[in-house]
Amino acid sequence: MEKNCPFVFSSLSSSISRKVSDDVNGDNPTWSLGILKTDGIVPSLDITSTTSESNIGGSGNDKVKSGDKKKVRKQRYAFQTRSHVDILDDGYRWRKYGQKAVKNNKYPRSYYRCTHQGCSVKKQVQRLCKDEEVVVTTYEGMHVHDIEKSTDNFEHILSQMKIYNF
DNA sequence: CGAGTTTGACCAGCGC
DNA sequence: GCGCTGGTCAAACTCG
Repeated sequence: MEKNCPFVFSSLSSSISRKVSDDVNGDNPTWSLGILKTDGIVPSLDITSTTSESNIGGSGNDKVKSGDKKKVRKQRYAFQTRSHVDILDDGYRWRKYGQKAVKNNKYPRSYYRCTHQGCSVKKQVQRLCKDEEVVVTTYEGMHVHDIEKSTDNFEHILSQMKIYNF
């Protein structure tokens, strides 16, 4: 599994292995979480009436420079979390670089990039319109550095993590 | 003042 | 070809 989710497990395996006993107080969200898909396509997500690839993964492909017609799809990993907050505090530092309204969804989709130099990991965060507590976080790429801060919050997430292996 | 956010513009892919 | 949509850029803005 780790090799399927290197973006998180490579750097957080230590967090997983650590004993997590902290309570989640009122300031912290309660997470219920699962990995939905590991190949960048999340067909089971019913975020909008549109389906599969054009949905959570967007067009799915990276921007291809002119002249290169080949679509190279990076692996993407979608998390479905149940939380009152949008931002999953995973210990990395993220810079928001865009936000778009999504068709058939009253909640916008936010785009984040890892701010670590040389790290091009991106993530998208979107809340379901059907269930306002459900937040879908889609990671793209792999971190090339260690986690920048370990958070009790995310450790709690990991402790509750349910992994759906597709 | 630096880091991060907001937001409108721009571009490319896709379906009709 | 055209319009729609997703994804990104970048300038302006905010905040600590």
